[in-house]
Amino acid sequence: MVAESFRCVGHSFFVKSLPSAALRTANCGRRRSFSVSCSNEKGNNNMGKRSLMWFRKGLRLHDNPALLRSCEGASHVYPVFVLDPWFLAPDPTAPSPGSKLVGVNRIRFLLQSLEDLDENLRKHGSRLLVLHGNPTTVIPELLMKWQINELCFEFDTEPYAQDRDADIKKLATKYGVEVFSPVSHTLFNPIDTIRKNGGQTPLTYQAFLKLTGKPPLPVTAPLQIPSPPEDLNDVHVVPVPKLEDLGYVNLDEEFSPHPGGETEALRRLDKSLVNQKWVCDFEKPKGNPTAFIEPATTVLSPYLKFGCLSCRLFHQRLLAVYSQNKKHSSPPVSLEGQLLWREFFYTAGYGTPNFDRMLGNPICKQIPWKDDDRLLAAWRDGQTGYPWIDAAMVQLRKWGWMHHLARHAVACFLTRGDMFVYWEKGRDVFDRLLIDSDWAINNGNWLWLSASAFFHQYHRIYSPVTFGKKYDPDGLYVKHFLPVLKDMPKYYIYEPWTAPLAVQKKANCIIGVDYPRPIVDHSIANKECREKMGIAYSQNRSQAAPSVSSTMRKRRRGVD
DNA sequence: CTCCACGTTGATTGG
DNA sequence: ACCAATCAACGTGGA
Ligand SMILES: Cc1cc2nc3c(=O)[nH]c(=O)nc-3n(C[C@H](O)[C@H](O)[C@H](O)COP(=O)(O)OP(=O)(O)OC[C@H]3O[C@@H](n4cnc5c(N)ncnc54)[C@H](O)[C@@H]3O)c2cc1C
Repeated sequence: MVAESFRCVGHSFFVKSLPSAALRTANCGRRRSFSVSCSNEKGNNNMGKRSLMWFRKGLRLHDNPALLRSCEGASHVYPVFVLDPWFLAPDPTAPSPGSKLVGVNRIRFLLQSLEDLDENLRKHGSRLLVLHGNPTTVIPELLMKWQINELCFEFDTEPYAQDRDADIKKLATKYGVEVFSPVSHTLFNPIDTIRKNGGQTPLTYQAFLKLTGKPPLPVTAPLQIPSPPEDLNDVHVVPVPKLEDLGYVNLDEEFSPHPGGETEALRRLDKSLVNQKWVCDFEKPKGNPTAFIEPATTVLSPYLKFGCLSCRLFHQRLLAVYSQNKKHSSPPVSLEGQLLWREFFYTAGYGTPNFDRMLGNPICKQIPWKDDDRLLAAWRDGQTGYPWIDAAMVQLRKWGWMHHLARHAVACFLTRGDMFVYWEKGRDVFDRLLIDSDWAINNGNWLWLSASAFFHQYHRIYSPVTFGKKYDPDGLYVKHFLPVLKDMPKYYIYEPWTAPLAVQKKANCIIGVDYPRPIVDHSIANKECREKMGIAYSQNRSQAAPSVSSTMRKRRRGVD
């Protein structure tokens, strides 16, 4: 069972409409009493409850209502993280280091975040209990072994998490364990937003904006965290592993410069907001995607993804900056607007069936994309022959992060711009390699970029040559991520195949040998793509369920 | 029903 | 360096 509202005892903060994975299932909306007949007796001599704080995302102590609740009146809090080999086991056959599903940069980011979480818990007299296994089996076992009274975890709207959490909630309830699952990963609960809109999922940003009010304030961190007992009843917990412990060795490639963890997240938040003029002038579309020493945006995305940073804290601090300044930019282009884009896609993702697929997705244009593994592999591996595209894809592989507009450029290139390959294939590559990869945001943006939903001006195509060039005419970004081109004169850097052979020789980079020729001719490919999009769109128009009146009209016309 | 303004982030050309 | 006009032109949603 889940509370629908929750007052944070000992604080003046009131967190509205907390949770509820449970709202999707039976008994929606019916307020339920909390009194549960516990099969698990409370601790010795009514000492207080034993609670299990299950960390998944939300890897932080600040603004963590689930953690706060787990501490209230507890004799012992068991802070748990379960490392699932399904996501973490090395896959030597994968195209780049990592598991089948997760690149090594995100695995490293996770481990660093766990290490930091453990350190912060220790500062509060507790520690992180790390286990290996499938959470769906591990968590219920722990509930039994530790005679847990209350299970606390952050509400998560991803389909994978919804299924997992529903299973675990069912078992917990069977064991008489109370479950508390508050909203703290997003500013708003998508369920509330959709309800506010009369049950319709808002599908434009402007419509979404109208539904948002003031988000709840963050809750304070717990002052002290009752430690887990020494005796863990034979449960095997491990220290936070290192990458090598998980089997990742001989990693010599340049890796992500962004370390994980709440401490780093808060530091980066401070750093991002200290220049108030920068914050107030922020206009997303004007950012420079080729800036990589000092990126043009905050790079807070991986911290938001793992919940090392609370979006509510970010939002609160942002509004504090705005309030101290006369003028500031506004959504959609402002920094606040970026946080609201995140909310928008979380809401759309929650309310749309099959959001992560073309088939069966009611908002997704049905387009006959190609299933071309050769093109896909070239794109994934930074071998398209277009340096701007390839450099961005190498940045993705090496750093796990790219500027938003670089994501635009490569996503457009793979799909509607040049290659006409399934957006879902590109989504999978991003999902594996991004350190900020996020189900709702990633899918939402791929739908956008492929002009499958939200955005439909498919004739607006990024040039794989001039788009990068206009930001970085010297090609410093390209030269950094594609060192093979480092001696190519800047005049040819975006189109090295046009360099005379003598120039190629002098630059130690023969096109077709050291660096590939363009895999498609953009001037031809973009026209073909446009044409295919036009045909697909018109077929979607005629296949869209015709309204009764338009059917009548057609009939009448036929009779006439 | 029709009409029309609007949409975070195009490219090119000309001033 | 920056801006505006032009091109070609989509679907959505509110009036
Ligand atoms: C094809 C494609 C795939 C993407 N996949 C992801 C993803 O898996 N995870 C992810 O976090 N972002 C994704 N984005 C959105 C965006 O590119 C990143 O959020 C942003 O570049 C992260 O950098 P930042 O933190 O410096 O952003 P900032 O501009 O500093 O924005 C602050 C925060 O706002 C949120 N935000 C910013 N832009 C968007 C957006 N367009 N949509 C939703 N939320 C946004 C992010 O949480 C971000 O951290 C994707 C974009 C594209 C085009």
